[in-house]
Amino acid sequence: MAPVERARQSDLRERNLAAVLALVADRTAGAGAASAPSRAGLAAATGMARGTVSALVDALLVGGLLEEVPPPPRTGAGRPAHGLRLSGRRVAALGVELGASHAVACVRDLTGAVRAREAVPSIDRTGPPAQVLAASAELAGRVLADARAQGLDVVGGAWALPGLVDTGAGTLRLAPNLGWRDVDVLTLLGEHPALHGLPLAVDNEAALAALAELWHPGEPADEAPGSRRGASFVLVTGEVGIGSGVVLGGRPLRGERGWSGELGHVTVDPAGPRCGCGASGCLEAYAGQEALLARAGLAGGGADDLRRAAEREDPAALAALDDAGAALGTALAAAVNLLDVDAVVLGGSCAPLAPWLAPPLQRELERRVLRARLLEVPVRVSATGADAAVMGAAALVLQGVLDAPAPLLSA
Amino acid sequence: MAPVERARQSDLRERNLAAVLALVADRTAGAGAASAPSRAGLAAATGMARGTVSALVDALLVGGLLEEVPPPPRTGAGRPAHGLRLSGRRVAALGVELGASHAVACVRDLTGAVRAREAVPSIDRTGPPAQVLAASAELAGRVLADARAQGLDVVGGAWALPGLVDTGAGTLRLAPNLGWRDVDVLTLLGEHPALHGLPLAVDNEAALAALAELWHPGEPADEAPGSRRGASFVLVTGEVGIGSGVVLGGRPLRGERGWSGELGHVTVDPAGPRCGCGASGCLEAYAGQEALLARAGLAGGGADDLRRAAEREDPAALAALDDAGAALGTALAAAVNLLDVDAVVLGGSCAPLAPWLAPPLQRELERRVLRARLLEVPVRVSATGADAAVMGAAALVLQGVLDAPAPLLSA
DNA sequence: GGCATAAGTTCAACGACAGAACAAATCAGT
DNA sequence: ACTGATTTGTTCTGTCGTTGAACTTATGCC
Repeated sequence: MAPVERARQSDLRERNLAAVLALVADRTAGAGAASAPSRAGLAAATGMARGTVSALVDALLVGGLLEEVPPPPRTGAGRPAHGLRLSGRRVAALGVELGASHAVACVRDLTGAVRAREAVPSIDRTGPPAQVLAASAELAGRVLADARAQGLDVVGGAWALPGLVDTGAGTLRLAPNLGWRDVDVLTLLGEHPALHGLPLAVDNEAALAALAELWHPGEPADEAPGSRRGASFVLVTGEVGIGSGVVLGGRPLRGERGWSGELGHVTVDPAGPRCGCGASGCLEAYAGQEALLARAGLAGGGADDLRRAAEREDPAALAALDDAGAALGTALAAAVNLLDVDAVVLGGSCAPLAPWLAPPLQRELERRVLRARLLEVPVRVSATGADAAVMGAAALVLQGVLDAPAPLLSA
Repeated sequence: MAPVERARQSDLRERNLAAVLALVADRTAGAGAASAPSRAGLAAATGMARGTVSALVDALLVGGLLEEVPPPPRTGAGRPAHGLRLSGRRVAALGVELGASHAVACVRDLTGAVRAREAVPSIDRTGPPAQVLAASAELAGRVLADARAQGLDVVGGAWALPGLVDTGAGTLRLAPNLGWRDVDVLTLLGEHPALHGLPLAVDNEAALAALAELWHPGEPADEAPGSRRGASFVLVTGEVGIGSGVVLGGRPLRGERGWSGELGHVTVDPAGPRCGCGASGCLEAYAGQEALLARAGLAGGGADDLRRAAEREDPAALAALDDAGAALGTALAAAVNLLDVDAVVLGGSCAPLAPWLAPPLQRELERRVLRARLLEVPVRVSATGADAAVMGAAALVLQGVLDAPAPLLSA
């Protein structure tokens, strides 16, 4: 009925290490710096015995995942506690984004800080996929070398790709914007000498952008005290196409194969304009970059042109944005009705256009989301910038470390 | 970043008990009766030591969750194995469905067999919610007495309700078809003497119908060998309104509060007919029972009238069904695009109409689901009948037992 | 009747957490 | 400055649960 895996004794330890690590990560990220938790505080928060926590923390300290910060602010009587926080000294992760025309790679340490980064503004993708992937591997290799020179141990890498990515098999099944189909990305990358021995993963760029949003340090006391634990939202990423990433209960929603979140091809109006996918009235045909610019009379322009046109209150631009916002609202209402997420977040090229997109979007959500009369659906603007997908790719690997730290402790 | 709970040693045992139980359930349900697994087989399948499995099985045997079946078919040399299967002798669960006009209660034993059932064809819901709920509690009390007279230990009960159910708080927040709002169902039921001491839960009827579908014994070698493990589908339940339940990776998708799956209010055409919810062009305005009958020229009739009209090829009925099927397809395409489920299942009053609904539905899915060109989206007809929601309600409790059997073993 | 084979049981060992006793480091008050 | 209260962190013993191997049991085959 349900996939219940057996557990061995070492899984216990693994899980409790992860619980300690998650709690430290949450506390350090949630409030300001000074709130580094102590062993005793962790024991109280988790319910574990103080001795057990001490043992777990020691293992994480020698493994270089945690570090002690001398004395946190003195409070009352009693022996002062040693503060604990994630250590950015050892563990790091590689993220690579391969977009329609650009490529970026970065290495983030366990605290999430970017320690190395390089962008290639315009990647030559006239060659076959293998060649383009090799170019991205070269880029990754340079960033890796930079990080390793800083003493970082890069434990894995993830590639953010546009299109339907089969996360299990590690293949890119369909990428209209790249013109690729059935490319075995993981195998091709694994053969590249610059990435030798590095565990790799691939995922959809929108799903990873959503993960980046979840990892973003911002929003201090924005929500419930638990900060980003249990956050749930749909992040819309409008680049060439429109995608979305769903986070439910603080975890990315993957779907059966990793093909979830295809918001761009949700139908807004079945009798609407033709879409590149073959159907009609898809969201992309209203709010996709190309369609949006064409409707604003700016065909061939860029997102910046549209923003400037809207700023000087150009009527065609305002009308196009209003229509696009309404279309986004209709599609996102479907997503909220189906998924019951807390909020909608505008990311990618939608973020700078939010002042014009959000009002009609919000209006449609209020009308079309059944639960809106009980609980409003807030529309937020993404806190992450243009690098969301790369940041998320690295975060994917880091999340893996936080979830299963044990393998890093024995070595 | 993520809700990682600490684990104690007893959780290890709990989980391994659940693993054994799930494997037995899966084997007994998946193939025919004769494939009852042995202790040794379970050890091999789980990877646990034979001694450990023996200990776990013994605990489940004395707890009455498993039973031995004398000798499974002889195979080769060696000591013959004792077959194991779920026992229907002790543990059972209560399910109650409270629909717009009817109520049903049943008790299922751990094997899923219905051991007691009673339906009230027409419930008087002119009174306040507390009174209607009390009537359902009386109904439940009679079924409970029947089950207890058979020696069953009913370990919990679940109520299937139409509308937005807050599963965490145990309240029905909004039920247009009942005319209820913010009813604290769990508290009201808990006060009723007939249910004294019984742990109760509430959930949305469509979500529970999907669970029933997942639990349904049918489909022998329909899919992958793992039978229903990891199944993923959207089940459409068309009764008065249209709802849906989502199963992803063999588990129901709940959403943040339990309000997921509101397919009925996904927009099919923003310029479409007005819906009772206040918006326009919702799926319910096309394929809801009332709208469907009205379009077929059968206003005031029932689902059977429509089926008969379709059978005699009444043009208005056929046209209405074709439109409804296409609308269902548009809305379900959004669901598949967003969730990446394997299949679509027609249930409730859609099931008998499937011969007419499925073709246009399938057509729209093929057009509008982005992944359809890679992997088709099969449309199936639900194997469960009109009792899907009650069956699912009981299954919810039983699933809880399978997931956490330990509490039943000490007593 | 004896041997091979596989299932099930028993038992010592090990890994991990729990709880209590203990040592360490600070503050408050005299 | 000294003493006691207080809280943190460590150490140690006990318990729980799994592991792996040795052992017993039951059957088929020769």
